Amino acid sequence: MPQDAVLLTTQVACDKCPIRNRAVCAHCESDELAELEAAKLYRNYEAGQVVTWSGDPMEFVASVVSGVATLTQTLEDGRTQMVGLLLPSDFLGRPGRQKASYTVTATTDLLLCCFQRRPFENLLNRTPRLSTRLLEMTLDELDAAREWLLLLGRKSAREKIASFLAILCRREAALTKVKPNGRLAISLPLTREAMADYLGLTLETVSRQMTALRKDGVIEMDGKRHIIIPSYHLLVEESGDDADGGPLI
Amino acid sequence: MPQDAVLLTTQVACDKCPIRNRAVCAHCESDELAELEAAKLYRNYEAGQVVTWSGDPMEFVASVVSGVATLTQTLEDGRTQMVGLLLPSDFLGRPGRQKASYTVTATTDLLLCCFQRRPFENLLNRTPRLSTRLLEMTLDELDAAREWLLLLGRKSAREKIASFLAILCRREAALTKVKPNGRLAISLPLTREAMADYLGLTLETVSRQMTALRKDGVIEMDGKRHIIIPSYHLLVEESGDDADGGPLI
DNA sequence: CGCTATGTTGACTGATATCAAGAGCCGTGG
DNA sequence: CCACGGCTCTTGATATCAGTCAACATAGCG
Repeated sequence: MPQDAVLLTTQVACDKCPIRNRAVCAHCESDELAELEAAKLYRNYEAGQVVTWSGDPMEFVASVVSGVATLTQTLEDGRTQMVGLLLPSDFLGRPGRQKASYTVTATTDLLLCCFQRRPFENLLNRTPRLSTRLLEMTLDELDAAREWLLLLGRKSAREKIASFLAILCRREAALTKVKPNGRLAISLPLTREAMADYLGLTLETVSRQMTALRKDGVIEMDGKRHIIIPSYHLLVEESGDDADGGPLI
Repeated sequence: MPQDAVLLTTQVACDKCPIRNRAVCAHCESDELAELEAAKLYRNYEAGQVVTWSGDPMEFVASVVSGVATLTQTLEDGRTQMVGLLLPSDFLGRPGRQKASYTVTATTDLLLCCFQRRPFENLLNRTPRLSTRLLEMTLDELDAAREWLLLLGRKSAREKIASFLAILCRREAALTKVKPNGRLAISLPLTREAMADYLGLTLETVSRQMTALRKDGVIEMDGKRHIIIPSYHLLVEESGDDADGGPLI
């Protein structure tokens, strides 16, 4: 049951924002940034809260400041598939569209930097640095979606899990700008069920394959949600991918 | 084995182009169109020809004028998944990227309206009507990719086939601006194997499910590549989708 | 200290893949 | 004109991977 988001009175200034150089505003200059700064509004969601239901009116677009959100689609009999995983700096919403096409859920505590849709669309139309960045981000998302198609269409359950973990490693590397090599640790922002919805599997299969990868020494587990990767290279080999799993940044 | 495309000397003028109001140039005005007109170069590919291999340098971007092209990705052991199906008016290539990320293949005879990448990027930077349209098209492709994720992750083989045929119906409707209702016919631009690559199945399963849908009266076949849909509504019911299969335009 | 979420494991089932054979179609060339 | 070879497609028999159903374990929380 969706509850209203908490509206924070204290907002971080744009020039001190942790996602300043990766979000949709990344290329903006000081005057443009000032305009965004004046229009922005932080919203906080608790883990498990629904941000919007598919089909509901969507009066704002937003950047993920911290936390994780998912986009999901559902068939008439309830089968659900995740179609988007939004991490810090990712953009939420589609300019020009008034209704949400997907159900958006906070899977961890989530902080969004929101803009009223209409004013943002206006700004987008007269700010090339904003629209160019949004195009770039959308093209990146399309590439990610196409990698995801390959995963869903052709990979085994074991390869799916390994690929997913490798993707998380790369996303973390992109954010911290540390190239993954040797031993590294990631925390899973998703339940087994959410992982299953990402990977087109059941939660039982996810659990079994995680156990198998652990027994084979590909991963180590420190609790259910904290994974240690002894060798990133080995993980990528298990993912079935052609090259080295794509660019690390 | 890729052969050089045939370069046509006779090019259709932009204002008589069949994809004029749907392609990336759709919103351009006469002066912008003149600039595109001067820069464009038609290329012709025969059915089966490879347009670019994944990883090869890509010196042009293009609009599909007529025919069908596919984007495919491959795992190290040869499993392949289609990740894009380009129909007339669709855009090929990514501005800002010099190497092709996917293997592009003409599955029918194919006519491309090509632009050298660098000049096109320059034009894109100083022509909002061009960049806005490209953003719009990219967002549409992302939506289509997300619908595809649901198909690959959660649908049965039978539902996948029905969904694919419904998608083709809708694309045809979008192009001819005729709303699909009652009896309608489509021609399959793909072999059974290419359909399998689209749907994450084997060609044998595609064949079996086509036969099953035929025996159940959901489709009729006039040769292998010409399908008659007695009832679009029934087809959508077989696709497993929630609503009516999304907007028809 | 139960209660509910989440996660693991086991036994069994079933949908789709795999392997294999053959049919239909088309272009080529004797 | 017909025979041949190469595709594409269909159909059948069998194997296998992941799903389903069920029981239990663990952890966080009121």
